Amino acid sequence: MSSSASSPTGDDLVRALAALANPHRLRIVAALARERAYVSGLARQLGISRALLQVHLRKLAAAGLVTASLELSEDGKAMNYYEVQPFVLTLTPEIIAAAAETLTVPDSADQPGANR
Amino acid sequence: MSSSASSPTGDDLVRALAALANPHRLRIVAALARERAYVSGLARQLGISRALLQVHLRKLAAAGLVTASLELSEDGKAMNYYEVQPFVLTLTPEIIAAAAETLTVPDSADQPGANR
DNA sequence: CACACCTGCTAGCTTCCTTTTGCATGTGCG
DNA sequence: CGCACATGCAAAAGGAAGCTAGCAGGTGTG
Repeated sequence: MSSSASSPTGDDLVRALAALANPHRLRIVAALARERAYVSGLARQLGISRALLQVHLRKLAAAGLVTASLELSEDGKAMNYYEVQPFVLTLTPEIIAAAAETLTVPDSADQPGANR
Repeated sequence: MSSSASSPTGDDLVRALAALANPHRLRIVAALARERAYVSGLARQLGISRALLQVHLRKLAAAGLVTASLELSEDGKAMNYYEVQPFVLTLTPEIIAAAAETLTVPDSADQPGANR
């Protein structure tokens, strides 16, 4: 979930940026921005293998930038349709400064929810 | 050069996103957003080694997010001051779609050391 | 029933990123 | 002159990311 544009948490921000910082994933988002598509078709359209596309889609989905929905085509085939989430991410030094304070430290003990 | 918020080239965008998609570099930008700093002092402030900081600073500088300026302190020491560039990066599926079209393809005739 | 299309997963290789360690240089001060 | 502070770069190691190849399963049509 979450679609806060102005003040994402540091970890979320890193995840979203890492997800977008890749030519293939940029093209994937671009393709899905025009229209939703299913995995195999999208792979053909982009000229990459299904396995590779799936890895990238998973990363984009983990960042909440795209979502999947399993559907049945008219001829009974199971199709997994992906579509972009209408995110709006604005990046400035100030916004980054705010997000950086919520960054999880690479410490040994890491408790989501057990902090200030 | 660059710093256009609405329509960066695909390669520039990937470079900027990759530069920001890292907890350390996020903290570096955050620190520099408050005030400019020189390498050694910033390393102490962030609690990381100078060598590591320099690598990260170089990546940020390569993306055009920070700039360096060599100066002399009053006691004659050479200090390399870094400061953030006031960038404003807005990311939406549409903007990404536009940027994706300007992406450099991993075209042929370009594989240094690629042998199989 | 074989073929074409859809889905997913894993093993293994390669390449890049991150980080540490160490060296080399220059300046001011007691 | 040696210590403290500043700068830089390069080699090496560990880990994460990217990609391919291959396997397994499902449904509908000729």
